[in-house]
Amino acid sequence: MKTRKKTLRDYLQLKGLKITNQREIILKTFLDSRSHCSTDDLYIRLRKKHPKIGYATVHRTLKLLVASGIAIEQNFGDGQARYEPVQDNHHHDHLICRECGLIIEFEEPQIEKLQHQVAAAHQFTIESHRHELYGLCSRCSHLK
Amino acid sequence: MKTRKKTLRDYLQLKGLKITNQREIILKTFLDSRSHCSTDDLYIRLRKKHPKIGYATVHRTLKLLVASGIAIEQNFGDGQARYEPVQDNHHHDHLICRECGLIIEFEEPQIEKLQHQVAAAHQFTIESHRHELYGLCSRCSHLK
DNA sequence: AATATCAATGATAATGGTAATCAAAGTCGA
DNA sequence: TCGACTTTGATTACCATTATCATTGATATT
Repeated sequence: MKTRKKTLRDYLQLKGLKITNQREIILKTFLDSRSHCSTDDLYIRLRKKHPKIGYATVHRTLKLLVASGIAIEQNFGDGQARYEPVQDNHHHDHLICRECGLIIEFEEPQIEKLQHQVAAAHQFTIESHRHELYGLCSRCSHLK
Repeated sequence: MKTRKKTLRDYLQLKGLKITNQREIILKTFLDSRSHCSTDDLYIRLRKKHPKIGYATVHRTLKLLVASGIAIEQNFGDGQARYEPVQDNHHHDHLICRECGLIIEFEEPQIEKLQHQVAAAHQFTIESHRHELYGLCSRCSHLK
């Protein structure tokens, strides 16, 4: 299986871009971090071992990871983009707790199927979708 | 049936807020506008007949309409909030064309039902949700 | 290995949507 | 009508994101 490091290198080469230490460090740190991290999250984490890497580079590299198909960008309405590694053949959507911020992933093939039926009925070609359920997680709803 | 003007008045009274001309004008103009309008859209529209109303007031009043249950806020990923009147017992989601910006509404009770099953499986209490399908509308996919 | 070319970096400033501030004006109960 | 309190509108502040630009770095060519 092709590593994601290789995927990034191939993408950079294809586009005539350069393989740099920063890009590889950011990729590695991104993959090691918990999912759904924001640019800030990643920047703060990187700063511990690599204080020379600038915020702008982290931001640009995250966009690059999205462009190369390694990551996807999410937005859960708190005003900052979040990124997560793409898992092949493992699409999922999210339950988001408004109280504690907990993010639970879910998969529901039947919903996906119905989505395609809806799109077909409108002669609409789906490129991507987002489906998020907001509310209270089990713990927070008991605390109320 | 209670008009939305009455709904707003009741809400304001309940909260100890004031009924003002601006708020009623903004409500009326909002309801008369095409759906899914942004703060800018509404401000520009208002300026024609009511050039004295400030941007901040439009912004604040839209938030107020959301708080009073008259409108809901949507965000389709273009970096600006959009608002639409709540239609009782008529929840819907959206198909959004990335090319021309067309927004199509859809309803799919089966999806709603499956959502609730997913939430229940995680002991999660749904307060709201968003479900958007992004891609190309019929016209734009033919033009490509 | 040295060089030339072009992209990347990092610090900083610009941008754009949203929200806070505050003096002046308006609302509404007493 | 008066007074307490809210709203308004202009402006500024905020914050995430994006652009700018001089310097540094990567890579192909010699």
